[in-house]
Amino acid sequence: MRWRESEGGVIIENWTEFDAKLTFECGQAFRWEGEGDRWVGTVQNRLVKLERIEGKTWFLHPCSAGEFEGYWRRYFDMDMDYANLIEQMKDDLVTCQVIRRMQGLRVLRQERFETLITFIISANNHFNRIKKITASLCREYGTPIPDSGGIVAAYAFPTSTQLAQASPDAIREKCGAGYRSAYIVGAARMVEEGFPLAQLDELPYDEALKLLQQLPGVGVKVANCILLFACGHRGAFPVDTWIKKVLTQVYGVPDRPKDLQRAAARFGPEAGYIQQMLFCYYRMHPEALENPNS
DNA sequence: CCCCAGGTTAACC
DNA sequence: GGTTAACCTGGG
Repeated sequence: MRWRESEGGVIIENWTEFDAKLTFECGQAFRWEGEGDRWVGTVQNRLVKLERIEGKTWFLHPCSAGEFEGYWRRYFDMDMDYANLIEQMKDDLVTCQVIRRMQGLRVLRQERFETLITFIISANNHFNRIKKITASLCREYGTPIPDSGGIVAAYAFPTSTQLAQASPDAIREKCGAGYRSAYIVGAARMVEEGFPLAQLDELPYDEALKLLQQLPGVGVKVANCILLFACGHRGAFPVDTWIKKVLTQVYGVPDRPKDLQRAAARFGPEAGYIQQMLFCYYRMHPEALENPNS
């Protein structure tokens, strides 16, 4: 991968291991829209576009060289060696097959507060409705983003201050977040009162996991999602309904919470990345659950 | 009408 | 300490 500044943006060349659709629609992010070669994301108080120029060359804009080095490089997880995942799992052919088929799926490093709230919303919910609730939450409580010449009105993700001041009933009515509304406000208030979101990256995994579960609406699964998608804990291993199916039906893991969580060990120090690929692959191809060797 | 969706919680044993 | 319903809401 090489990059250079150009006309208000950054051209990324030879970006191997990047598939926009897999990355933006695998269920880790809820604020990217688009298809094929043109995507628009609302990230960090601004609207950015990511467009494929050709092959493995992409144009990210608006974006300065400083912003690329200081933010986007990390956001897109560009320093991760994805090819090494296959090397690590070389003794497990079934897993290697899935990793190969999910080539280009990148684990994004997103904003901590946004990830906290969107994954509280994700509980017992569908991807499309999570997106819908998130969009209305931004529209109702987020700060408008001035979009130079665009037609779509965009909003920044609400800050903890903005959500802490909201009433759960209003969120329920305006955003359709249901019983999660009270969790959203409760978690935002704890962040306002000093919950150390920013320290989660540096804390040992076990401590960070325990700490996060003090927030309302955050259980083991959601806590692992936050650690994996926002805090750089690559071993964080969210166990959801799909991974449960995969582990029990494909890998023969006993259907008990402890056994399912411990199964992370078989996927190495970057188990979270492999979890995300398994999740995405089997959700796209549920029939493969019946024939693990196909 | 019932069931499920990238779960969490409170109440039980 | 593990197990069991209830839970907003929209779609199949």
